[in-house]
Amino acid sequence: MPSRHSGSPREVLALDAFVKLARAATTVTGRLNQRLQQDHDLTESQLGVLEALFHLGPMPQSELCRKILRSGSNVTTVVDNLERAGLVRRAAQDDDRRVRVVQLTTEGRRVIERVFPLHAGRVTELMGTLTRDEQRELGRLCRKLGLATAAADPED
Amino acid sequence: MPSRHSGSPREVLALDAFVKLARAATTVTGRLNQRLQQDHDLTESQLGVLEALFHLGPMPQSELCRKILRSGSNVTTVVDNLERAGLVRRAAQDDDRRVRVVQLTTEGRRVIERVFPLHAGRVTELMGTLTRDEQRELGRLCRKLGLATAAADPED
DNA sequence: GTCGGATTGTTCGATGTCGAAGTATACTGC
DNA sequence: GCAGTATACTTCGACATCGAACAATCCGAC
Repeated sequence: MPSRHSGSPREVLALDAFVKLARAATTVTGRLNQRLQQDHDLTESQLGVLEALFHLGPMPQSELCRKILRSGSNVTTVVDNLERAGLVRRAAQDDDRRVRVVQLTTEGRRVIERVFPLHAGRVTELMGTLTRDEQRELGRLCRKLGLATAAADPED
Repeated sequence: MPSRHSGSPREVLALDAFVKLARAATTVTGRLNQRLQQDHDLTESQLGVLEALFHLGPMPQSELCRKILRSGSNVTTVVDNLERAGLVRRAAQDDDRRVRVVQLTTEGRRVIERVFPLHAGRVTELMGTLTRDEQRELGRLCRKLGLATAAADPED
């Protein structure tokens, strides 16, 4: 027989909220990824990199890591694939030869200029099931939660 | 130079809320996964499967798919790894020979009984940066968003 | 009964993701 | 200037994840 598992009301509430958060994020990003792949042959990570370069200009991979919240080895992989697709280029930085500055190619810029507005439109459409006040409140709660979590255990 | 990109206020609000949602989910699950791996040598997906079996009892992979919101091929992979680790077993179902019923082994039950309370405690701790009312509101907003998104485009 | 379509699961290839280990380069104290 | 440490990136191995293509089985129409 399946197992009983009550837990304190505090735990039940926290688990319930967490599960809903995780599922909402999975569902929404899942649907966005689907369209991204079908319509533009891009993954979410690739879009994230192109978007960062588009809005903030060329930057070293180490900075990309911080912007997209991914590990260094992951950024290497994603940039590899974007480079193979001809959408970005790695350039040397004279004053520090460890650094590889990632920049959009002409083709990359063309792609992100076309895709970003469409993507933003889809996000807006999906989030539109919440009122503006609800979107603001969701943003506030997520920001509070995310910041506190990132700040927790800086020593581990 | 980096590109200008205003967008309507409605778009800005939606994108902002979405980015915060995605980042909060990434940050929280990232920290949980870290502990899960270090302390119990389990991935998030593996925990999800063990948890479902623990709370709901043995079930076919098709049902597991629906519970954890992942593709069929993914469930095959995760169950493969859990089976290799000796935590679950695949059994035949007499009345339908296509089906593989997944069930916990004794060892699997032992593991999830030990890990689940610790995991629940960590979730509660992290979510504790929000008040109870905030957790309830976050849950409500995420549920509303998730359900509407899942319901959108059932035909595609 | 049999055939065609649906459902269940697996396999395959591509990508993402991490952490650990390795390489190259920069920096700091002395 | 040299040694030791820190930083930037790559490589490697493991797992997750998807969709497409495939195999086995079931089921419904006839």
